[in-house]
Amino acid sequence: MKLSELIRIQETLRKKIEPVYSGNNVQFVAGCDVAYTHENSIACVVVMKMSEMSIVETSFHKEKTRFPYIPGFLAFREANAIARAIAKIKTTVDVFILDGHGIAHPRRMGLATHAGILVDRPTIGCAKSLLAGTYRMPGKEKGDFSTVIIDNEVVGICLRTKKGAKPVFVSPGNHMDIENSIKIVLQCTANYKTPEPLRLAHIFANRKKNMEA
DNA sequence: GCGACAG
DNA sequence: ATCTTGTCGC
Repeated sequence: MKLSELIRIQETLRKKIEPVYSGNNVQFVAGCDVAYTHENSIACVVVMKMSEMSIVETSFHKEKTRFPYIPGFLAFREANAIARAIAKIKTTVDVFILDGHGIAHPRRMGLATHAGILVDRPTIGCAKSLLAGTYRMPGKEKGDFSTVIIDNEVVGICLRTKKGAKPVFVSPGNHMDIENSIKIVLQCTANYKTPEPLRLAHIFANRKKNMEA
């Protein structure tokens, strides 16, 4: 498939973005991540109870990797596997946190946005580095943040989730807004810079990969 | 043309 | 992301 076609798909999906979180107070949060083998993609979803940060359910989905990693098109590589793993979850999850950007993307279609549209559920993107845009380094205290701007638009934030640790980039996916994104990410982050559900999904996906390998 | 570029 | 052990630093 040509890159120009993928861009057309992103521009079409972009029109479906719902920039508002109309859910209730978050009771269940989930982290989604993918680990790779030479030929397979292993997606993992970890659902946790927000109030106790305890695991309530996990799911996995393995499939052949059909798309390479191309900056700006990560969703075409991971979104399907993640959507399938999410489909196996029985718990009614309030919000899903994904490893990548939401609308902090050239066409506002980062992994979290794309996957959020596929499953039609609230999603937040939490990336370790910037894909596009500009920002100022935030303060060193937990909770300090600065805005990420693309095309003169605030699309997300650079957030310090842990004192002294490298900040993460948070942006709304689908059915989500910046304010709630910040609140939710900070709410499920304690001893590590990465939100607990996402941190565990990363560990579990890799554990699963190393077993069959 | 040059440099940047989530996982 | 993946290939990989110990090691420097708070």
